[in-house]
Amino acid sequence: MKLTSKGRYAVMALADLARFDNISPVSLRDISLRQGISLDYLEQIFSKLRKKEIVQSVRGTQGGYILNRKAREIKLTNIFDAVDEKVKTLQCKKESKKGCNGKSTKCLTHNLWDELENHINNFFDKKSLDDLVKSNFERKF
Amino acid sequence: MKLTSKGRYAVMALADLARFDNISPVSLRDISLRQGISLDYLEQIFSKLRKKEIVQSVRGTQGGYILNRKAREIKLTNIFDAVDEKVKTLQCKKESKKGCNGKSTKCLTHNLWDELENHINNFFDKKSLDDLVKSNFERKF
DNA sequence: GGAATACTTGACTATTTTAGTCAAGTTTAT
DNA sequence: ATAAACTTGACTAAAATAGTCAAGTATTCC
Repeated sequence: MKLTSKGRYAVMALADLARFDNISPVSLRDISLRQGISLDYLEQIFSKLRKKEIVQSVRGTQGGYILNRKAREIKLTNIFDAVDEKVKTLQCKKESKKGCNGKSTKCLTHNLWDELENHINNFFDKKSLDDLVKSNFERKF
Repeated sequence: MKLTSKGRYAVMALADLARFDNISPVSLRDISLRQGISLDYLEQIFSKLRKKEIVQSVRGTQGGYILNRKAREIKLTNIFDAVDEKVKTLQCKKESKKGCNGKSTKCLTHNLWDELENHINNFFDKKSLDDLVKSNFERKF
């Protein structure tokens, strides 16, 4: 399974962004400073988020990024998808002779990983950016 | 998150083993052939499983491994633990200035990863080796 | 219109992890 | 005694990760 800091950073940055949504664009520089994430790395991440239409960029002075949809409508699944964090738990041995083709000759544990994958995706499908922000509402930044 | 083929192999091998439990020890060579896993790699994995008392070794000719507990009592959590597959989703930035110490100043997404971890562990805690074998009962090997 | 701010893109890389291999044993049944 | 099988530890090629670096382009504000 793949779930690394690129995904975490994306979620952290968007949670940060969501707090200012509808007020003004947030610059990556600000996010970088607040969340302690390298600016260059954030640029990579936001480039992907923009392509998947999760955020919009606002150019020029006082520019930055804003959410392209309501925080409530952005599920964590969408975010992970955008930055190529696949919640693929494990693929069965590729091209194995003994192997698993997913159809007639499933490997012993094939169904298990399928179930797990559903289990995890289910979790991410339910959580929205809004949920994150709300659960941190009382915090100081 | 870490969930790689070492964990998958461990589960596959033990599922294979579980089918012959109480009949006779199963040699790693047989498992290697049936499951298409390198013998040397299996040895590494079983060394860990033995140390965590999930399997017992039987030395000598006709030797091999047997389960140390009933298949029903071996949860997937136990297996992953044994082979060092941590279901640690993500740790928050280590020693960050802005960072998350897990206590007073939790990072924005800290609770999220906690929840996810529980969600996944919950899944693995419920699944036993026996469940796996049973759900594959009709298969030919 | 020019400076400053901020987004945009693409190439590059050190480090770490993964998934093994290789070598040299020890133990035990027959 | 010999072969089967477990046991241990060191080593490594390849891939993935987590970035950095460089060179832009676009826009706003003064």
